[in-house]
Amino acid sequence: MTTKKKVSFAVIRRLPRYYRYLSDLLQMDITRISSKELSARMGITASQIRQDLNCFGGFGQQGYGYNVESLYKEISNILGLNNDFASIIIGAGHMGQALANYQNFEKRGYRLIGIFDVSPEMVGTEIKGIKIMHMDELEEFIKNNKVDVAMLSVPYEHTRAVADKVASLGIKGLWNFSPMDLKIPYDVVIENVHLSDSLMVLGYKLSEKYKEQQTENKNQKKSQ
Amino acid sequence: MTTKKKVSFAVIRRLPRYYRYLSDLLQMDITRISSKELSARMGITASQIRQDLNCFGGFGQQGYGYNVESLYKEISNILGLNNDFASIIIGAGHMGQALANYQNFEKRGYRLIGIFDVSPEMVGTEIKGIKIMHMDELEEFIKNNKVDVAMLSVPYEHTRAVADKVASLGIKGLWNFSPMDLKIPYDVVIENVHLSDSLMVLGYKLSEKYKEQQTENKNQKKSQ
DNA sequence: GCAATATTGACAATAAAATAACAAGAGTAT
DNA sequence: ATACTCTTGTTATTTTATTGTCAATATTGC
Repeated sequence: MTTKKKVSFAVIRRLPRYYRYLSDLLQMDITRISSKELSARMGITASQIRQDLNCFGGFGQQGYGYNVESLYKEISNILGLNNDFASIIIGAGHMGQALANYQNFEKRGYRLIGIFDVSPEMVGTEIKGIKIMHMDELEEFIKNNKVDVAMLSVPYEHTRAVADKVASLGIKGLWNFSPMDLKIPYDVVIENVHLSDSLMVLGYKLSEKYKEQQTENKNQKKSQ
Repeated sequence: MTTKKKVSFAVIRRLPRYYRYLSDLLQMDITRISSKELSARMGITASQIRQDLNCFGGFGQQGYGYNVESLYKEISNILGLNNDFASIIIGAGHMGQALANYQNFEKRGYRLIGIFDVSPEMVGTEIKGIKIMHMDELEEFIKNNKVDVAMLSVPYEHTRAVADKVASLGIKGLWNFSPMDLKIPYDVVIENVHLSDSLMVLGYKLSEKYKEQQTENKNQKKSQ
């Protein structure tokens, strides 16, 4: 039995970023890259890059660096981009529609197979060739189709109930857009996108910035 | 001169979460809360809560805990939610439209004053009473109106140019939805929402989960 | 009003993450 | 082929973040 130590989540969260940079390098027809050069591009230490990558294997070569294409593929595998997770969107409001129109689901390992909503105007219409079904049909749909992931863009007050329902029906992953922490009595993987939180953090940064500027102005006045 | 030590970013990122939980408590008419009880609700240690809050001041009271309403207001202030950042959305595609229809901008300290796009079909139409302008009008608009924040939901290949442009025109904050790290030669605050990264992390979690299950199945077979 | 209880804020201890250092191996130039 | 350079993977060190502890103090119940 191999005793692989668990990779820290801080490392995982950085992988997509490595992936993006490697993708850019490929676009530029750069075939090899050293941790040193990548560190300069990404603005992190070379040491961290080497240590991060080494959590998953020795992809580099001494005196040479990393082969961009093969490293790109390795990270792609680690992130499960070669998967084909059957996915549904629940909630076809503005955000749900934006998600449905997202171009890169396939590239990220997902396949959209259903969209659900309660609004009579939405139900029956199509987005990208996928007919929007009524929430009443959700249970039967999941029972008849293997669904791995549900993407939740429903109003705040309904999120918990919907999440519980799809989890109880055997869904394995949730991509949650509601500003709440889902706690579910099932073994389900959850990834949150809290836009509101992000906006608040931006607000904090901006407030700090304006405070700084005021301080600077005062100091300037003083020193004059 | 007061020597306030800089608050770590890990702490800042937790503030919106505190804010959410306090909001919920207010809704439930709970007027006081101890770090201990909050820790139970949030699934983090009481020690962390006390230390986090103490970065900004002693809001609690021995033997009593924290007053929910006043703590809520304090965090609201720290996050700058009482601000009124004049904001524009650049890119009125599906994501841009979803953003434009976001209900809580005001509650988070933002005020949407303009939307820009290049598509002839979009330009001239309105979203929530705000007329969509052509990108050609952007520069003049920013010169004539104080604009604090630009929300970028433009295609990948145009993001860098647009970001540089608005930054050069004096915008102070960017809320970026493109899957790239903006590096800008101006003093601009940037907050990224990398949906693609989030989706990849979900993919990782799911892959790990499925691996685990396979391992479990094998072990079950063995032990039979 | 007094003792018992609760709970903070500060600080110490521990754990985790990031960075630095370096031996070993591969590439490169002559 | 040899010497020299580069760059990794790994271990050691430093820094940062989290958790535990406890004196000080407010609240609560009697």
